[in-house]
Amino acid sequence: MKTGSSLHAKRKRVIVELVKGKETATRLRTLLRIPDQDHGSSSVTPGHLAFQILRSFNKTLSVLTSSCAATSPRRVDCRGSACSGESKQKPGLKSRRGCYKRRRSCESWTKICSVVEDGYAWRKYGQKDILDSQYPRCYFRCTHKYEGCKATKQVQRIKEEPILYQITYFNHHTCTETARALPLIPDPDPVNPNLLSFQTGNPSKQEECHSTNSEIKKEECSKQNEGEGVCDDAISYLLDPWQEMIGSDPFGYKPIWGPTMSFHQEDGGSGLYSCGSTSLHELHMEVNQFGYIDNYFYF
DNA sequence: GATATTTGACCGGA
DNA sequence: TCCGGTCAAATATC
Repeated sequence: MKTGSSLHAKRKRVIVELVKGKETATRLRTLLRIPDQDHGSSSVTPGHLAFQILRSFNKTLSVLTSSCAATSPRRVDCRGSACSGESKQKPGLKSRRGCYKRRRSCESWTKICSVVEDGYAWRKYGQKDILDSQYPRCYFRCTHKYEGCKATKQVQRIKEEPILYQITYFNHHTCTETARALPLIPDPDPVNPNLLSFQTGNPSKQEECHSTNSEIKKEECSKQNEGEGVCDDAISYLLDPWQEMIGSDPFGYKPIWGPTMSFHQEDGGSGLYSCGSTSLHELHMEVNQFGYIDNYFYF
C-alpha cells in the first residue's frame, strides 16, 4: 500500500509541475500576445511554438489525470452519523473506543486558505500524522454537533512559507445562524498555535482568506460514484486541460463561499495581507486574466 | 466546574 | 497489515 501511495504522491507532484510549466507557457503566450491558433504560416513562429508547448502540457496532464482516476480510486470518505458512543458510553469500558461509522455519503469541498478561521465555531477532535505529508492533519467538528449539526472539517497545512492550509469541509452546517460563533481572533495554527497569530482583533481577518474559484472545489462524494474515483484529491483540482482551453467548466461546480469569506483588496488591504498573499495574488491575476477556473492546486 | 484541547487507542477500509 | 478517521480519557484553560 505504501508503494501505491508513494506512486500516487509522485504522480501528483508530476502533475503539479506540469501545471506550473503550462502556466508559464500560457503566461509567455500572453506576454507575447500570441493567439492560440497560429497555423497559417508554414514556418515555425513563436506563436506556433507556444501553442505546441501548451498542447503538450495539456495532453500530458490529460493522460496523467485520467490514469490517476483509474488507478487511485481513493475517495473522500464521507462521514455518517457516529455510533453515539459519546452519549452512551459505558464508564471505564475501553471497548467502546473507536466505535463509529465512517462517512459513507456526504458532500465535501476543499479550499486552500492562509487562515483556518471561517466564522463557524469548531471543536477539534483529533490530529493525525499523514503519510507523505509534512504536517499533521487536524480534525474539527461543529461545536453544535449535539444539536444535530454534522458539519466537520479537516485542516491540513500544506505550505510553510507562505503558510497555506488545505481545508476540507464535510456536510453543511445545520446549526442556526445565531449559534454561529464569530470569534474576534483568527484561528491560530491548528498544529502549532504559537506559529500563526495575527492578533489584529479585527473581524475583517477573513479577508486574509485567499480562496478563489481556483482554490475551492466542491466534491459531491457519494457511494454511487466511489467506483469511478471521482473524489481523488488530484483530480479534484486538475480539470481536463482541454476543457480548460475551451474555457468551460466541465464539472459545473460553483464554489460554496463560507459565510465570512471574501476577496481581499489588492491595493487597499496592505495591512491585511497575510504571508500567503504573494503567490495567491499572482494566482488571482492569472485567474482574472485568463478566466481559468479550478485549475491549480498548490503544495 | 464547565468547556476545550491533546493524545493514545481503536476501528474500517484498502 | 497499514493508514486515515474517530472516540474518549486525561489534561489544560477559562
